[in-house]
Amino acid sequence: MSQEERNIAADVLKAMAHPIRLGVIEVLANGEKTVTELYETLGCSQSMMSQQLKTLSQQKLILIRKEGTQKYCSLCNRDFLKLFDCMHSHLRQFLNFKD
Amino acid sequence: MSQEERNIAADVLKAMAHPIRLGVIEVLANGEKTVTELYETLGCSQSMMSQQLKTLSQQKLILIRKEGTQKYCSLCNRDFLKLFDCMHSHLRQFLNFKD
DNA sequence: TATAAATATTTCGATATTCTTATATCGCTA
DNA sequence: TAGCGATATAAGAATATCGAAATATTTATA
Repeated sequence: MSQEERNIAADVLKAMAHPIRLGVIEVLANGEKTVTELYETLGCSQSMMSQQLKTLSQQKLILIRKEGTQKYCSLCNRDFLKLFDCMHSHLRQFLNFKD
Repeated sequence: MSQEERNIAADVLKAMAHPIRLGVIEVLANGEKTVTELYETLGCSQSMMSQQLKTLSQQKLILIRKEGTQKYCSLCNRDFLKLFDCMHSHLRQFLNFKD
């Protein structure tokens, strides 16, 4: 990876590195969701969710399509879901988590 | 993933989300390295490297062993190297990078 | 014990993130 | 066109991160 690529990769990772944003990715693994569904599921304010979704879509982690008065969010890249597997085993192996 | 797990996972990701720290992980993929080797390879100051290594080891991403006056760093969890593959394809697919 | 090499810690100004509150916009339908 | 539901934006205080510079610590060895 070049210097430049590392800068960008760091930005992408930073966009994932937040509890709510991780939650969004996890929820979207099960398919497209509405903004309202997302913030109700994850238990945060509408405004908070809107901001976090912006961060995710700026890094092309999610795609937002408009339909009438609502917006539907989905994952751009299911590849990153592998992260959750790594993370799971990491948590268990290194950070004293039970299964 | 529980709320609590997402908090911790976010911290782990945050620890990776930095150009130098990503560089360290990438370099260590090729095997154990000295702190000096790392900061010379990655072109940053000794002090900067020391701080970044601390961040990485706090999240158990690297392991640091002492030998005489030097310290040797290695990856704790090669699983996370998968991230570079995802990232590579992400950069190419979504962010206009040539190969 | 004095010195040098390797690494760590502290400090601090600059910048960025986080989260809340308030307000704005957009699109539908009565 | 007025009002409502869904979403976005703005503003700001609190907190965290970044990066440079200076200083400290540790260990081996002369």
